[in-house]
Amino acid sequence: MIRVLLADDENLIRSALRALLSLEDGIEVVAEAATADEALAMARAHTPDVAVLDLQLPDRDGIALAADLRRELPSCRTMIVTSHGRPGYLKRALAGGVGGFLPKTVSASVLAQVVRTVHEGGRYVDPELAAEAISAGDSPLTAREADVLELAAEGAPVEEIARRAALTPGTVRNYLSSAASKLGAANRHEAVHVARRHGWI
Amino acid sequence: MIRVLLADDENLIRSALRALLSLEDGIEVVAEAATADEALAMARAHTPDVAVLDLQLPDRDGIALAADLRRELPSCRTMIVTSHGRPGYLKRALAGGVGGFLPKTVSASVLAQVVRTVHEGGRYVDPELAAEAISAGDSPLTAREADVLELAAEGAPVEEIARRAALTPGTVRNYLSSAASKLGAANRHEAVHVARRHGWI
DNA sequence: GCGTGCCCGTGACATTCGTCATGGCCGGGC
DNA sequence: GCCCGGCCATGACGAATGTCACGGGCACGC
Repeated sequence: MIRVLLADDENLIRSALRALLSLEDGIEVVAEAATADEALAMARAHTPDVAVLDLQLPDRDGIALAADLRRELPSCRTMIVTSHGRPGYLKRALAGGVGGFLPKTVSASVLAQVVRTVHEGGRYVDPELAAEAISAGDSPLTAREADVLELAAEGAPVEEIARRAALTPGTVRNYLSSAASKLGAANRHEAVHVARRHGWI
Repeated sequence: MIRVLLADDENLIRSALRALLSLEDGIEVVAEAATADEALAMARAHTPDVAVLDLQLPDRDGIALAADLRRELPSCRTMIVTSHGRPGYLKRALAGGVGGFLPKTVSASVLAQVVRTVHEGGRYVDPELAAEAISAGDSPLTAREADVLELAAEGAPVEEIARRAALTPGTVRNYLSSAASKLGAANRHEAVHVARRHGWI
């Protein structure tokens, strides 16, 4: 019996997934959590074999949670399920030792199959997502450029970004400018969109 | 037996919901669809009693779909389930005759209960969402302001917005300016964020 | 009929933004 | 040791943007 931990902040989805997995032979959902902290606590208490994590949790993202789980419970394998299949996340997840990465568009049978694969130490990545990730490649942005672009995401003026990043307004504009040109965007706001789409910020 | 149509573009969620609802007494999922068009076709073929619709479908949103369904199949009641509980959508949905509006954070039992309530002609709105909607109030934007702001959402320059809206650049700037001031934003990009958060665009 | 609000436009102004050139400081690779 | 690339900054210029004042047309309610 594969013992599964489910972490998703959306109650409905979580219990629906539970219902779905419970129909499968050899799979048992032993714990549920709505937040990353809760998931960690549940994992300690129930020592699941596989943790199925939503990418976006209220307190931190599923990838960070997966890293925590690996540290605390090395025997527990992890997989990420998400609505937003951004390539950047996939890369981060794989680098962090996550065993599976699926969009929520896959069918139920695929989910169950991947739980089994991951449990056996295998890896599975949605082919479509993998293709996107390969074609998207690495972020061309430097760490600082990404920082600044992130702060620009809410439409704040340069002045405020500069304060929040502890930089001069001039420097901020330079970074934004170079980021936008690297991303092929006409201005920073378009750049934000491009970077978001690729999962680079 | 309440005959239910399920529309959600995420395969996993859809079949999970199906599994969940199938566990309930007196509820039967008779059709599933991944797009609005597909949902319409399925509704014609299966004449469900209640349609459970995701807010965001690939071709158009769940509220528009609900309106189509009401026109084509007046006997079929509709309810919306969503991850993004923006107040503006709730208002639009209710105005369009939708019987239920739920965030995906509710529990499974609530979902089933709401399906029953809606089937009997009742209405149900998540209390938290309702509170948000009331406090958020109506959009202060005029139709045109909202249009223009929408076009500005992707970071396009004024020039392009003007072309796409068949307006003069000057007029566009006036609209954006007044929209931003109404929303208490320092610039149009911040205004886009505010309007998005409230569900006004 | 008259005010009011939305629609659309013009023109002018100050501010912000995007771009470029330039320079110094660091750390890593050859 | 030297070059390169990332990091941070300055200054300056033109272009885009935000703001304001003002005008006309149109529909609506009173």
